[in-house]
Amino acid sequence: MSEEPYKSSAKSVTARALAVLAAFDVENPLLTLSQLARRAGLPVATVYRLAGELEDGRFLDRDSAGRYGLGVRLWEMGLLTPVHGRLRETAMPFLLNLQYECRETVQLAVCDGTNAIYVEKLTSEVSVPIQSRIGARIPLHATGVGKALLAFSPEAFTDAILAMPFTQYTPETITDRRTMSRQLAQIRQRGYAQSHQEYQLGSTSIAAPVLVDGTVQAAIGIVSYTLRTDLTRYAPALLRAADGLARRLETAAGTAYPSISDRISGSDVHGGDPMPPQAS
Amino acid sequence: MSEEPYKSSAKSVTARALAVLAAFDVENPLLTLSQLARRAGLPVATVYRLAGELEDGRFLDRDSAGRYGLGVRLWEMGLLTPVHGRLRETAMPFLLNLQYECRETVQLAVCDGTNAIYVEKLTSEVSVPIQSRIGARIPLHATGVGKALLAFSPEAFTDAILAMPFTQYTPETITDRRTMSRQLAQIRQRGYAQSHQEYQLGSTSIAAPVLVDGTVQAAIGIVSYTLRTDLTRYAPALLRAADGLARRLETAAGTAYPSISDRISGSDVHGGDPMPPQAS
DNA sequence: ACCCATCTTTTCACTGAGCGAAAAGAATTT
DNA sequence: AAATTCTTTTCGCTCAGTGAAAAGATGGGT
Repeated sequence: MSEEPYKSSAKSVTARALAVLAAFDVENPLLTLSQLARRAGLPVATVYRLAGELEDGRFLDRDSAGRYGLGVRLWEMGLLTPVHGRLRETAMPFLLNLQYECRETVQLAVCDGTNAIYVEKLTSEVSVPIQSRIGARIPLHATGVGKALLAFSPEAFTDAILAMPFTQYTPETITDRRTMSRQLAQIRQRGYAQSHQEYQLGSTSIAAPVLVDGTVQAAIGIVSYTLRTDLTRYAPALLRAADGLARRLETAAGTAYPSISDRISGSDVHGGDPMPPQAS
Repeated sequence: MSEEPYKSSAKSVTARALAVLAAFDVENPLLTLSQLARRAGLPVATVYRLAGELEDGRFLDRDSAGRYGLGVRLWEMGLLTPVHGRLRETAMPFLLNLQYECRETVQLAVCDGTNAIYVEKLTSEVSVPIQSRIGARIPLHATGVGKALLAFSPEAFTDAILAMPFTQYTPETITDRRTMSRQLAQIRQRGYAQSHQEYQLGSTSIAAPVLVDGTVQAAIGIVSYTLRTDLTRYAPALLRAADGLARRLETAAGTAYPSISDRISGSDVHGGDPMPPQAS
């Protein structure tokens, strides 16, 4: 059918191999050889060979029908990544506790490039519609966790973000940088951020930064439906969780991991980044 | 012709690139270029180039010190993997609920090759020592989830596993295949498996299979310290969770993912990863 | 049953992409 | 300042990787 993503002008062998892996996304977790080839923008024979090798290393797995899917190995490696291996792992107990206390959706996010990424999201209700997947990139200016991250980022970074245009997601989205600037100051003062239907109509959130040695490493947030409860009553619990995590991370800092965002360069606001830019 | 001992230059470019990624593990999540080269068994210059490309695609990230670590991209891809994207995602609410009910450690595992893999593990207590990481490979014969998976696997598979020698982890580990065979029958009858200090002294577990259309897709388990409580009292809740998940998976089967284990071929008993059975 | 379309797998001769020794450049340590 | 260990760049040779094409599967429509 209509399959035609972006064309990866893969030139090196490695780039080609990576392009094959990059051909998968949320909507297409399983692909046949030819689909794969098409999406990767490479000749079938080439993909056949590459995919074969990737499969050997379990970077790709095939189902009974012969379709390809990203392999277990990839998943296992994801677990070794700083975001998971250090952050999520240590954060989990705190998140669970928090979720236990307030029984609302609890989330953990970090900053990467000019976006925030959901690292974890706990929703107990069996029936809630998938709001934002784990791994999803969300704007820094329109969500609780986003603003919490932004407010406590180094000034240079905050300024850089403020200098960019703010996409408007709902009528409530803050698009004026002066307003935003004022809000950030308020957030810094209060210690936590709030967001009311600024990203998605009908949902409110409250979020606090995880400050490790003075720098924001992540943000913890609680999300709920606008009318349900006043989330501010969870502020103490939220701050306790965030601080608890922060102290934990400080302790285990010996095994320091790289901080994800250092470069504003990489991914652009929102959406999927196929492959970051590259000079020659 | 005599060849140089361990000079494995019979590798394809792709294999080399993958070797670079594979150089990381739990103990070494961060490596300098030279360490990386050494661990991958490749010349520095080569790794330099490959790592450069991998970094461009964010398959590798570097920290401020220039050390390499597995990149965010890898993590994001792991999320698209069947184990996570389909299983973990749908299972999470059930696991959370279960954990909420019993306040014990709850885990989700699948079968891969001749091992089980922990896909998720929920521990609320902030201070528990790391027992088994998510992603860890554990034996099928010595744990609750393992036995639950084994008991409900196709006969051919069970037989194949029973034909292999059982590593003894504790004095309680079942090593005799007749005993095991009998237990498996019992498990099938009762609907859930139990394990008492068979893998790790001091901990008991109870586990139930997640049967989707008659085949085991996963197992949910509850683990606790031996003396704390009688876990069987959680059996109803456990079975409810397992069945609930199973039904959920059946519903969403439209977007069928490949079942992970099909081949016993792949990883050998206990896989290549060094795995401390008893944390020291 | 047939044909036609689309899929996967294998082959093979050509060639430029990737290799890695080596040297230059940084950054530490002695 | 010399020694050591790390990172980055260069460059000519060669063989690994390429992709068109053909052969082999598979499937589904009539």
